[in-house]
Amino acid sequence: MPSQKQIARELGVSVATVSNALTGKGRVSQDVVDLVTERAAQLGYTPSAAGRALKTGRSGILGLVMPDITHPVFPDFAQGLEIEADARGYGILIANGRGTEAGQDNAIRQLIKRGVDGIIMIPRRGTRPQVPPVPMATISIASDPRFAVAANHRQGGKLAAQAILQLGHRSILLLGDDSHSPVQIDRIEGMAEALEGQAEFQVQWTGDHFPDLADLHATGVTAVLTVSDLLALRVVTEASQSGLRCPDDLSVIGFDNLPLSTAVRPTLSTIVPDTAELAKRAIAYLDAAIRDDQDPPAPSVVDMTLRLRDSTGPAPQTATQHRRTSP
Amino acid sequence: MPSQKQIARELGVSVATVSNALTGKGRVSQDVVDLVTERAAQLGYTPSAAGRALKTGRSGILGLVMPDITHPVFPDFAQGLEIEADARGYGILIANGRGTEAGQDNAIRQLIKRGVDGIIMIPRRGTRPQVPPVPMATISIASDPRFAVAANHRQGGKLAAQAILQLGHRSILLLGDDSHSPVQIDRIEGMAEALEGQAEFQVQWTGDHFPDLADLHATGVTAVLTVSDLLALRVVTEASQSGLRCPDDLSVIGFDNLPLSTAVRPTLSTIVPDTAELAKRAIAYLDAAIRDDQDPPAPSVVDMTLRLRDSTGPAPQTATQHRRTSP
DNA sequence: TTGTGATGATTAAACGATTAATCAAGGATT
DNA sequence: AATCCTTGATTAATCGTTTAATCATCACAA
Repeated sequence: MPSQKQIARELGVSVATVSNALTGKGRVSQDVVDLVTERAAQLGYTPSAAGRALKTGRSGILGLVMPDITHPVFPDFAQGLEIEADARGYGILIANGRGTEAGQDNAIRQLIKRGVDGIIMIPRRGTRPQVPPVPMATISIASDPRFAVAANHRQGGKLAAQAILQLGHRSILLLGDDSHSPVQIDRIEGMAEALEGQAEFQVQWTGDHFPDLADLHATGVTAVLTVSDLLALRVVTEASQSGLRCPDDLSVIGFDNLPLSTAVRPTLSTIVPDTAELAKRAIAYLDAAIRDDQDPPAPSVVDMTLRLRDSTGPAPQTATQHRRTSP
Repeated sequence: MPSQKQIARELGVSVATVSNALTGKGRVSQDVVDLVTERAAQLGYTPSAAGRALKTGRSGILGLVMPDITHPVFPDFAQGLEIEADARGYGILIANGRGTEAGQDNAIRQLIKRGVDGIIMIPRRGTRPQVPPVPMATISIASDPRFAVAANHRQGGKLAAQAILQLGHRSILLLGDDSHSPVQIDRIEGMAEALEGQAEFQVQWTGDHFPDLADLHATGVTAVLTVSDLLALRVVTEASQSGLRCPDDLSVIGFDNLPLSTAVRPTLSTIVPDTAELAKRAIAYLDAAIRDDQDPPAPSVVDMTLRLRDSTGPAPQTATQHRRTSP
């Protein structure tokens, strides 16, 4: 591998001059600058990351800790983070929390060992990750006191509820699959808040058994708001098996805009998190902390948007009547 | 940050002794070893990655280049690779090919700049990625001459076909959505090979329009083998909308065992790639190349397995009769 | 007593880049 | 003509770790 030393030797100048010429820092004549850059290009010179890191104390690498890399929302995240990090000259080293708190702390240690300049952390719920000796940006929920950036899950829930109200639905099922997940709780609470006083609604958490959609429909429920597209997929297909048509008999809204949401028929209406914006702010926050910026960006919350597709429609007249007439 | 120098100073020994004590390489008395390790632990000493990398010429970091990080099969891959890399003491730096050949080459350059010891490459189809100055392990298809590890897509296709034959189906649709994808072509060819002479079948590539399943069913088709779970999801739900029941009227098999395959009803039968094994071999291959191993592992192909779920069932008698009696 | 070996530690150099300090030489100023 | 400033380059030190080479001690054998 070519080094500054080699360029210096071949050109008969000192390494300091080569370094200055390439970084444009010291005082070097234009002639020498040209000579050096030309020779560097010829040799295919690439500055040694290790050498630079050793001297400057910066590796230019950020660590990313996620509780579970196989979760379907994370690819989008990772992509956004990679793009933003790259734009600021950072690379991203991934680590896997392996679903446990111990694994999460171990991931942090590994990243520190590798000399990362900072850590982007998506904490496993209910854990208090150890504080690393480098800046950390936590992507979490707004109620988490340590968050640097958060998606506005409550607002997303509201959005879903408002959309379904606008379509005339007045009896609604709110469906989650993990009653301990703060994210799901926020989403459900947002829905409930918007629905309060506007419609009848009930909350269910699917554990062992899935709610009987036909029963619910018989009692007048015309819409199901779920906390994820996977759950929405389950509802849509389960409904179909029970002979309910979607959206004619049942409207469904999911969360996260997963790839499956456009593959399923009907396509899924969903609440989409602005992962690009989340990534942008997380990286900006972390970069500011690393550079010891005077006024770093404050923790912020990013709103979600509604994407209406084919799984939602106007409330059926029949169902509403049925509800009114049934005991 | 504590360094060997600091430990040495506090203990009144030389840095070389500290280094030797910590790595167990030179000649150091047991007493001193104990002293040094104890003090190192006290101070929370972590060896500087930059210093070590500079001296040894190894960063302990592998680069991962993927054509599109948002593709649903990649989380699984990334997870497997991270686990295997970690087991061998490597970290993984992600790079994004951004879907273009230029982006792919740029990703390689970025990784080189960051000093990776080797690169794991999942090439964008039809591209010839530039050769980096470090070892590279290519995860591709068996017909790709540069592959280090490949999933056996043909065999996977065969598996699907054999399963569907065993269930009595004799008129089958093979469905892809990208006729230029070598992976999809391999899968379809595998299916066709197993079906040849055993059953009637036709291949269709969904472009603008999706095949009319009701029509096909009317002509006797009782099973659809697809090249991906996303496509299978489309088939299952589209069929349901056409009034066909799955698996009673139509059996469906997908590929890749995506998370959605257990969320949809009926759950999807699918061909599952052994991503853990693929990752293991890719890392082993790369590690051997980096360590300049004498007899490195040869390029190898990893078989897939069949996972039968609820989207497949015996061929319907009615449909078969229908086909026999129809003109 | 002298030489030999083993043991345990130190010295010093090296990896590659950066940067403060220094120096030489030429041009401009008084 | 003596001084000062500017320009363009070099020297040397430093970051933290590793490692070959060296050295000092002491034990033991001849």
